[in-house]
Amino acid sequence: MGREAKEALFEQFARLGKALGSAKRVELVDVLAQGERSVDALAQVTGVNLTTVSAHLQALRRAHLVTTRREATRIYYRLAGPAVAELYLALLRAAEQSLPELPDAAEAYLGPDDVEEIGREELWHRAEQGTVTVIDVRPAEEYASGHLPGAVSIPLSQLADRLSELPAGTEVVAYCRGPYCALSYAAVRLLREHGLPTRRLADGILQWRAADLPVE
Amino acid sequence: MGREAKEALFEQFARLGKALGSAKRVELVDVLAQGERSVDALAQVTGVNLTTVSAHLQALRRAHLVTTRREATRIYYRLAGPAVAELYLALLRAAEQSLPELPDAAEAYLGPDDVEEIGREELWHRAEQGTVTVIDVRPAEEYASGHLPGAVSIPLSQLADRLSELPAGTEVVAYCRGPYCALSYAAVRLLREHGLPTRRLADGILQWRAADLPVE
DNA sequence: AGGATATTCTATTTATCATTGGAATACTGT
DNA sequence: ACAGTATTCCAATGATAAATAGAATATCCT
Repeated sequence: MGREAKEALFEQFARLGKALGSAKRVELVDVLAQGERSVDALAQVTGVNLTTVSAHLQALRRAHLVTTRREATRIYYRLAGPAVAELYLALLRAAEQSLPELPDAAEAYLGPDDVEEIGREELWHRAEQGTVTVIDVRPAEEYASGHLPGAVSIPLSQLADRLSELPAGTEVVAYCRGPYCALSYAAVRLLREHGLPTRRLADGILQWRAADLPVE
Repeated sequence: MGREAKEALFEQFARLGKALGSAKRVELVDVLAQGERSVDALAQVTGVNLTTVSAHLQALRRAHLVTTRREATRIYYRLAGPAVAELYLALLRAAEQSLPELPDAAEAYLGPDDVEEIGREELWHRAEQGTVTVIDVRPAEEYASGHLPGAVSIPLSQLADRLSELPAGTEVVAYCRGPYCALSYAAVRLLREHGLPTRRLADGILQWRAADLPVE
């Protein structure tokens, strides 16, 4: 019953906690949950110095939360397995349940809470009936690695130029990575300014997957 | 779309990671998942200096993973909510799935892998048929705050003296906190030395609860 | 082979965290 | 009010982590 053996065992679990103990690393996990990505793609999307991103990725790899694959001169990182995505989801849920500071931080990033939402089940039913147009506003790369059935890929950066592709009659639902992804918020605001009735999926592809709904 | 607002948002999630980034704090969460406990009870069970335990509990409280309740001069800590227990379970599962160093660390603490296990469902069925005696070898306090239906409380410390209470004919199953709790390992070894056919529940009360099986 | 590109390693500075003894605080029970 | 008990606060030390510039490595392409 060595105390040091016990400590060593719990230290193993703590390694994962430590790895998730930095905002930048959590952000990296958030992006990697969408699919694998190269180091400089991650540096771009997070706006962090390349060397710093590399250092954080090493930390995640030492904790075995991510693994790598080499392709030519690029190294692609991805989550080590489904349990890691579930750990991340559990982290989000725990924060939502317990952290009183979270709503303010979310509003400061996502903007005022003026965007109407739609739940998974309702969207699922309306999509089956064809009474709604679902758009995926993530970068095309993320759409390619898995998206909602029937969703159209219109990355946020192209949305303003592709308004004509949206049918006038039906309601539009935009979604992106998850509940704290700013892309769909911006998309909804943009479309509403153009007079299109739009809502956003309350959470994103990650939770959709976790709920065992189909993905293409 | 301030980068600093994004950083602040993810910093909120990272707070929970940071809080789980120390072996001692994970151990505290492990114990608290069984029910609320006072500061010095936690210091005793973990064998850590009282001041140090208090400091770690403050850290957990700042992350809102635990809350407190005062009763007379004692302060009782407990997990802030069910999402925290689920976060802890997700941490264990991710470690099991991804961490190659975990099996060795577990064996160093729990002893050689010579203890036969029984799954939740099998135990559930055999308990219904009454062909098995289920003993809860955790401290009586933890038994009191919730235990498997029909289980008898025999804390490990008393087990050697209460062997006569175990019926000779039926198989015995011992369980404790979870898959990494040493109590049931020790219990099984002790009973087997006395010739009683014994197995341990593969995981513990925490996973039993998470699987929505009944608890008394 | 040699230049180009992507990533990691090394080294340094700065900031944050862990541990713990001793003092301070908060509450109880007489 | 006061002595007793449980817990937290304070302060000091040592240890660990973060950020990043510059050098080194690995692979590709011609």
